Amino acid sequence: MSQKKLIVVDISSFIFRAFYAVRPMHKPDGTPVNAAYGVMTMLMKLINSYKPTHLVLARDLPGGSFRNEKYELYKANRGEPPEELVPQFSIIETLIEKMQMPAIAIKNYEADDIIGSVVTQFEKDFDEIYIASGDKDLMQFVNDKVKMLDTMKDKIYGKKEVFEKMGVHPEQIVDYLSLLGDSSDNIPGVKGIGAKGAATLLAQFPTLDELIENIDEIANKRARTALEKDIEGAHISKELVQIVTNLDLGYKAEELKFTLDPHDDFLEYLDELNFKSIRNKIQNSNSGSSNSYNSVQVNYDVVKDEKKYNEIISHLEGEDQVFIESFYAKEQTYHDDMPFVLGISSAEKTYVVYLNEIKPYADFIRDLSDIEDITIITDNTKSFYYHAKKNDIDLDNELFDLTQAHFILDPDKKHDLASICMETMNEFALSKKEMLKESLEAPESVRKFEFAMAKRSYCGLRSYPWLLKELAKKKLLNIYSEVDAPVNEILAKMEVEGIHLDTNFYEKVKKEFEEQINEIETKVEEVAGEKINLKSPKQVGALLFETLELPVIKKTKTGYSTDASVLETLADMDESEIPALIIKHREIGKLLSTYVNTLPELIDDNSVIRTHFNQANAATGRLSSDHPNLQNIPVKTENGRMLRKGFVAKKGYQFIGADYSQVELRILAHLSKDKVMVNAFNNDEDIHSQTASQVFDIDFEDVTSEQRSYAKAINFGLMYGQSSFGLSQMLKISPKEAKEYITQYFERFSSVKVYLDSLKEECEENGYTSTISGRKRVIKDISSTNRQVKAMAERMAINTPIQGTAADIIKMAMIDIDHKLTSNNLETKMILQVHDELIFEAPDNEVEKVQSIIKESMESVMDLSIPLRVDVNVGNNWFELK
DNA sequence: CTGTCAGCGTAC
DNA sequence: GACGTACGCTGACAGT
Repeated sequence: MSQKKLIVVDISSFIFRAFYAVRPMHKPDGTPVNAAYGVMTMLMKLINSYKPTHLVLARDLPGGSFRNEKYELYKANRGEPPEELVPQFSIIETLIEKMQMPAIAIKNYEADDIIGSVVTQFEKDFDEIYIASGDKDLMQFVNDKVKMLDTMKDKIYGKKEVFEKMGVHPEQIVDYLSLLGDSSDNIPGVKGIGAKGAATLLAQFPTLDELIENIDEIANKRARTALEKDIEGAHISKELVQIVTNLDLGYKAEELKFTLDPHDDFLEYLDELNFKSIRNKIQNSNSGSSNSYNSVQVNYDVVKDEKKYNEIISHLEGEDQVFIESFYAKEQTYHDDMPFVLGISSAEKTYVVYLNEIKPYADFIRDLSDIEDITIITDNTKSFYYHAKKNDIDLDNELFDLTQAHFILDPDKKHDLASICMETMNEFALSKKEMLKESLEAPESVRKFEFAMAKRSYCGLRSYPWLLKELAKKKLLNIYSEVDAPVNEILAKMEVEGIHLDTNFYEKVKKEFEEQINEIETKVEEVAGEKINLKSPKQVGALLFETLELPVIKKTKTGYSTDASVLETLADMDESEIPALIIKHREIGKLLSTYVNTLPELIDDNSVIRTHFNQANAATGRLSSDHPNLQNIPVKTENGRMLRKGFVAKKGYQFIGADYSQVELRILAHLSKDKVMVNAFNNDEDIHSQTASQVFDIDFEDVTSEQRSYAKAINFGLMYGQSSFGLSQMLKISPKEAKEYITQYFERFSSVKVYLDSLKEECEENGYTSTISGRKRVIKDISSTNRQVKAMAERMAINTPIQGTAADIIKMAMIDIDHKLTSNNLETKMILQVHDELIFEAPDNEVEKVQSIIKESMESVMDLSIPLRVDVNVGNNWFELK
């Protein structure tokens, strides 16, 4: 049933393109390897993106081809290969052998002839065939089944795309090139006919033969004369362009089957060449998405009664480890939901337990917690802790979180249990989403569901040792056990605690906002003369740029851009009052739909709202928050900030907010050791003013507020790898001016420049970047040959150590504070984390004491060469903090 | 009716 | 193309 997909690679053209595209690289002994590296990258990309089942490489052999006998000038303009490339041919040949890729080369014929023969002879054997080559000539083979791939541009040419690019259909390519010629191969073509002429001619008569036959009727006079004069050129060219399709290839279709086998011999050779990132890619792709997978036979019992349940519990008494999967009817809502079925797997046995027919979930957790010395392995320890804490169960067993461990190993991957099973054991298991699709009414559906449950549990248990070993091997065990695992337990407590919402307040705000929205809509209708939906960018675009004929400032993929910057520009022009009205509508509409209308729907019976904090989502190691997201409650505008008044402290309690001041810039100062920056922080100066005085070369006292805000933008942009173009957009200045500021900045803060560059280099060398505490992020695109992709990877390489270190710092502070609150028997609870800020709810009588504990702890949690500073505020609601 | 994408906007 | 990390809403549209 599986689709058979063949890729035919013109390896000779790959080699040349790779040589010129990849900057020079050398082995320690001086041998150049850039082309070999480029070829490997391109081949890996082909395999990973297109996942062929079969593959074959076509090669030229030295000594030319039969075409040289026909036309001695053929490819005569090709000189000797560059000196730096010559020694790489044998390296590439070795690589191909070690990868066990089928390769064909035939004396006297070119790679194109081999490709033509492969495609023609094997077409019937495959569902899809891709030709990876840059040679236009090969487009003649494109049809419904056969397509061309341009790996450099990542473009696929089917029939339609060929016509769009060349102006002729695939079956006309031979005749087209016969007319046009090809300067790179020294194919003459017809003198006086170019690309346009050739396409025009073939549009009138579809083939060269018909053109010559009807030469007098050719409409385009210039092209006709040219062809009349040089019919010979067309004939010679056609012979050279014609590709041979009946070569004896020496392979059967099935023999081209290919899977990338990362055996040691091959990996060792990659190490010898120092191709670390490619080695990583191979190991990852092989474990991540293999064409074939194991299929273990899992025996399991389905349990629906208490007697059998009790047997399981007593069985577990003698076990060291157990995997528990808790299946909730809905994803993402474990706060007020209970799992109705469990998957339980020990070394001996696997069970699928319909817990809802036996006892409450809390009782199950209690039973488990009574088993001594058993390690509980799950794919979500936080929800486990959540239910334990909510029901006052002392869960002091050791827990292990597969998801978190997997996240720490390579944060940009997917971390659901099904992916983990595939990666660690090469076993296929249904995802939760797929399991939810089973109706559980038909017996077959039930069987599938239960089997999936059993298999996920079985594999989950068995992936634990692998993950543990990997963590240790990559020196990431500390991040897991000292940082993320304890934080998960704290997050569970924060979620149990929640935060009170004043729904009456939101009721009032809702009324006010809705009135404003109505006013704006009425007014726009009056001015525009029609009723439109202001929430639709499409309709807004039509109104502004078609009805009102305002100038188009910016475009999106699909039409006019109507984002805030565009609307502001239009509003400033004073041509119409509509843009300003839309800005206001957007602001209020956003606040209504995302916050005012939504938050009150998410409270429980006691008006408590609980976010879910996720620790295995943001690749830098930051937390994220959803359902609802309490990390993006508005603060910038007055209307928005007001919404924070709705988050209120309980009676007799107050909120304490503690936020790190400039934590990311301080980390940058520490890491770069830049003297100017370090001094500024050590002297507790205003960092943005200090930056401004450096960039604008003026006294600190003379910095204007505008200059300070420019400097602030530079400081922030810096940490994101912002370009001068980006900065100019941000500040509404010319790119030239922006560039001057950046140049001046790096002149004054020279160590920052050196440091940022070193981050890129290091990342390219290792394939990952790290935070101060050793958290890693694999950045696979850092060696990409695609400039944009690489630039993006470099920005990640710059930002991740800074953002990630900040994330580590606040997590460590959370652990320390949690510990101090508990050991001092304090009632104060940590309730929110917003990246550089912690919010607590403290009984009135603890506020004073706890403030200093928090501040002291946050400021001393990591020892940097400059102080960390924390501002603390107290208030009755969130609005009153800062 | 449901799922997905584009565009936009909120936070740090 | 151009600023890193997130989440989530609405409209548009394709598929059921």
